[in-house]
Amino acid sequence: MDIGDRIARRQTARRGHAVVVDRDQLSPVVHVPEPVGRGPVLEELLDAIDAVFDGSLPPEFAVVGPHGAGKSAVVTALFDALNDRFGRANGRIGTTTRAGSGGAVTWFACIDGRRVRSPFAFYRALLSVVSADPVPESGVGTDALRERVRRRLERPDRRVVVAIDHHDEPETLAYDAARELLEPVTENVTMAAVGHAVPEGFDGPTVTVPAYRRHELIDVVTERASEGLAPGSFDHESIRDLATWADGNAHDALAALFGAAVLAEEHDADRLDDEYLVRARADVPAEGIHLDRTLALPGTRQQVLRNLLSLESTDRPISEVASDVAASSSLTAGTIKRFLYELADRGVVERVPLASNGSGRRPSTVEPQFPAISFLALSAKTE
DNA sequence: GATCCACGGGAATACACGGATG
DNA sequence: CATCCGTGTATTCCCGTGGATC
Repeated sequence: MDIGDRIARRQTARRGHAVVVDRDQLSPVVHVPEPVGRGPVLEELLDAIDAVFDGSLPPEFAVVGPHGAGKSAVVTALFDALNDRFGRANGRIGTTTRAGSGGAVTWFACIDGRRVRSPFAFYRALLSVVSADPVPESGVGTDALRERVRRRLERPDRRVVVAIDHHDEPETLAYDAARELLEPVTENVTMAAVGHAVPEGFDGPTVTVPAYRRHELIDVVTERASEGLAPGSFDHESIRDLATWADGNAHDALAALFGAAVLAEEHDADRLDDEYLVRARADVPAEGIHLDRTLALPGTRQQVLRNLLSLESTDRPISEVASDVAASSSLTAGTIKRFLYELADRGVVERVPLASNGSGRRPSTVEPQFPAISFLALSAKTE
């Protein structure tokens, strides 16, 4: 962010009495380029890819850690920085490399398994990293796309490190599936697995990203709050409480902070009062899923979730809930019912059994398993 | 015209319960 | 008493269709 941006932010903040000056800084789904407090992990990752500095490919490796520990944040930040240095992505001449004097290139692609679920999408994501040309969205066959990637990586001095992020979540691109997709494309490739656990049978080097310790998480949240909120609109005691409550989970802490900011904004408040923090905290389910998983869903599913959240009471059978949602939607009740079952299957909502209503199989209802306030604020924007 | 992918309807299957049957 | 059966409901699964893109 340059000085002009900073000044503009303050100006905006002073015009109304806006609490939020930069939403992206607060958003739990936006990674910052310089992750706070993950120095040791960065060093370990640099060790894992050390061979790159000698101009060769590092061995396959894995990154594991609990929910909200910042795995994705640190890997994407590192890969972005490495790409600037070793990959001439998008035709830009990167800063000179120590090893790459002969024109050798190493690209670093971090594939988001939540958003890349088909072979077509996989090759598309990969191509957008290793090629400057525009990548087609459809209308071209998967075979053609794979061939383009293959030709691009044909030369022995072109290498690529491909990280599969979220490879072990429900409905995401599995690690083995990604390996099979890469096989016909190139041999100059190193894969890396980023997830909660190492893939089945994996025995390579593994970097563990531990949950944030309390003071580290305080730093993370304070940093975000300072960048994203108006000066003097929050107190540090609240931030410390928030970090303690989140118990090392940065996602939960940031989701609550963001939710509180959204509430304060809605009420035209000029401070992040405790009232908002308490409500926002209650809005983050204890064993919930990452907000980004809901935002990676197709538009219609997000629409259904938004409508679902606007219903007064949800402790009714799924079929009734589906009819209500259908009333304010262009989709039919049958389709919405199916969506709700799908979402329950992925853990986005949870099925809760209801009392039997006479004869037949017992009905169940659904409860959201994600931070609703943050979801509504972020999902609406993308439509 | 070819291609991918999301949509949407509905068929097929699973389950819960009460009552009939051996 | 244990098991089977019928009925009504919940849940899962499949596949043709059409929009968007090249």
